[in-house]
Amino acid sequence: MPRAGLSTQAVVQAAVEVIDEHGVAALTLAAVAARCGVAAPSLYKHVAGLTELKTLVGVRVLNELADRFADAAMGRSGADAITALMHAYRAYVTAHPARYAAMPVDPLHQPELAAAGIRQLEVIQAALRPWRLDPAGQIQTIRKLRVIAHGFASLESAGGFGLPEDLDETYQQLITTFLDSLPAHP
Amino acid sequence: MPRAGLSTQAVVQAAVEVIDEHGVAALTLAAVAARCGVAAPSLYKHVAGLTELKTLVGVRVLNELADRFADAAMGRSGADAITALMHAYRAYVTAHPARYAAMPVDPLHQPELAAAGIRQLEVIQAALRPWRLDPAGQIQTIRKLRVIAHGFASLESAGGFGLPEDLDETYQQLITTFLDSLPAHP
DNA sequence: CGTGCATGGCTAATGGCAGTAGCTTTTTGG
DNA sequence: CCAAAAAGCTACTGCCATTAGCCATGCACG
Repeated sequence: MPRAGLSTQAVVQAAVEVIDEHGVAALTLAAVAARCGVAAPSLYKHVAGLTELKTLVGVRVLNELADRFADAAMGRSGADAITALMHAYRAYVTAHPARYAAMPVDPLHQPELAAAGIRQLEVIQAALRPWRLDPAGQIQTIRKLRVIAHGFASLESAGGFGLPEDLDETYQQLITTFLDSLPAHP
Repeated sequence: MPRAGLSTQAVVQAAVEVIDEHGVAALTLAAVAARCGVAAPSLYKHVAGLTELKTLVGVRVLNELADRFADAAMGRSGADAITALMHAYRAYVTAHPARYAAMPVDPLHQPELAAAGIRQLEVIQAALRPWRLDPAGQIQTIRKLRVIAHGFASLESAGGFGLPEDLDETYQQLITTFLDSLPAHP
């Protein structure tokens, strides 16, 4: 019996593939084990259980999105940067709709996820810097941005819009509305 | 062995209670049966299986929300009606956070849910009537309203906002921003 | 009043899944 | 070369959904 040469990250990778192919509800240790060519109990050598695996997938997804954010914001500022962030958000979700459903919405409440959540936050904060918002205003603004990006993304990825028609236009209008709601900046 | 006197609606009611108390992930035929004081297989006399039960719960939740919408919109019009709808949406979700997670986001794609989904839609359409939007504009507008209401509600009900502080203010700003994005109306 | 039959409940059994225990083989480090 | 950690495995338990088939209930009608 040769060794499969697994690792925690390899198991997480297999889990993400299962989610991409069959949806987040199909994430099961049995399915991951099958994909890894291993018996289910063997996974416990790399992962504490299904709960931990889900957390690790959450971390992975949060970080992937943070990477996209960082890419999108790079070399831009002001409204341009915000627009790029919003489009990066949507692009990630449309590229991996099922994966998005595995992203925890409350990362700051779980220590294992907090770091990845904060990475996203920092990119957004940086993009908002030109507006010189006071701390309370910054919180409000980030919340509103999240509401719009997450609201649109979760509806789109779940097929919540009746017709796919003109969705680009809808999203663009939302971004514009959000930007218009910000105070003028230098 | 006396009869429990169940019915499909009684089973759905028990399912909703299980969700309210233990979250949507705890919705299991075993839990519903226990709450009904019945063995699990007996539920199949009233419900085709777990999948159908979930659908029926979805219908129930969609209709409850549509009722709240109708109440809120009654006797109001224009921006006042929209504001009332948005607050009714949030009030329902904060009153029953777990139940909201059981509400399907794509009701129009499943025949069993479509009627309940359309009820909601019609109330929103009526509230938007004063703006005399063309059909395309109406679709865009309803989408944006949904994005904001659902985005906020799903984040709030899932604990997605770091601090509960000033959430009323955040939501009010979103409503105002949305209303400002509409063309002036008579 | 009885009786028959649809209804609503039950127990038993199957198959899928997570998770645990304990064994065997591989790999690695000294 | 050998010992021990690491990475597999099989066997087992317990929970859940679902199916099959049995039995009591209670209503509808003679």
